[in-house]
Amino acid sequence: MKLTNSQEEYLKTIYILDKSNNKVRVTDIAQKLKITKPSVNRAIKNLRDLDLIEYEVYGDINLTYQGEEQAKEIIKKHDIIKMFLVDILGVDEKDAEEEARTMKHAMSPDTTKKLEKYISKIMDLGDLDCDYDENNPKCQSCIKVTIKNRLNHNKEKQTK
Amino acid sequence: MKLTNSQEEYLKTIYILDKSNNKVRVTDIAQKLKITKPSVNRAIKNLRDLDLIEYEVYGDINLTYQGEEQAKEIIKKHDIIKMFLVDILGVDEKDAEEEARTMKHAMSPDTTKKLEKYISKIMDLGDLDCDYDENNPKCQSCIKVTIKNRLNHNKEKQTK
DNA sequence: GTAAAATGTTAGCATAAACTAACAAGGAGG
DNA sequence: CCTCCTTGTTAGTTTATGCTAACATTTTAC
Repeated sequence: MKLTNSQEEYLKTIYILDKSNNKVRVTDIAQKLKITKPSVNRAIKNLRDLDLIEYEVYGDINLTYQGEEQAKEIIKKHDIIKMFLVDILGVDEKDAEEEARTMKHAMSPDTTKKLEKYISKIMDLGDLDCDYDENNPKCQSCIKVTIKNRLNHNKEKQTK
Repeated sequence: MKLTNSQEEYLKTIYILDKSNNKVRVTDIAQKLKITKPSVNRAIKNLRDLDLIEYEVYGDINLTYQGEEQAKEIIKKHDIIKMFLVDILGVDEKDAEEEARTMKHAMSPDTTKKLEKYISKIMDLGDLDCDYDENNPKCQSCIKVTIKNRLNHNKEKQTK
């Protein structure tokens, strides 16, 4: 059963709050997501009906097993996309955070896995030690050099 | 002014119908988007209010200048994302089409441009002619080889 | 232990975008 | 030229998700 983007955001937020603080409150969720408490109130009832959280009126909010599993999936997906945007495309951290938030909902688990594998290959610069010469015109156009330059460029921007 | 994902889909569809057939009708849009005519009816009034199409009751539907410009932007963005999914990640054509549809709405023009540039570098395999040896273990882990293998792999899948 | 502050809830409104049912307008064939 | 089929429209419902206003409960502080 596919969650909406909004539901994913709630679940993600509840998980994060749960792991950082000890209790998850309506107010905390509202602050984090920058929405009002009544909106959160309705959303958590909704998630409870889906057996993703346990909760009763004026009571504590806790993720169920499935809720936690889903939350972890969602967060992982988000992080993979954000990493691609920031570390490979060089998108600004803040923008990437926001874009990943919506993009993750559009991306299937299968595509996410493919992206993850792709990133891990591209990012694994430690393995990039074949005999190339940066001054050789042929190597200038090699993907390896291209990527290395891009990553350096991104680093420069980040330290600025 | 930022359009919703739904509005973008309407605009895209109208543009495509306009360029293929001669007339754009409510029924055609409905069929293409697999929604009902009343839904289309409301949507086109909405787009008219935004000055993206020209239209009057029982009349023809035509894109305004701005509408056409926006439609082109939307389609370009969609195609860039789809290309990344299909040609670089190896996602199935049909899945990519669907995922790109939603992802495009989440992606800023800036990020899209970055992705476009990235793709054009990665895809430009003609430039990949530095002196590497596929049997050399060092080169096995080179990004260039990785990508070449991936692209071959995708081609194989497509011809199957 | 109670009053005030913080927190949570309910009820009802708004918007976006889909839907069905029912009706209106236009065009094509006899 | 009128009937019937296609096409378009209107009205009203549904779902998702935000909001405000008002109220209830819980916690905190004295």
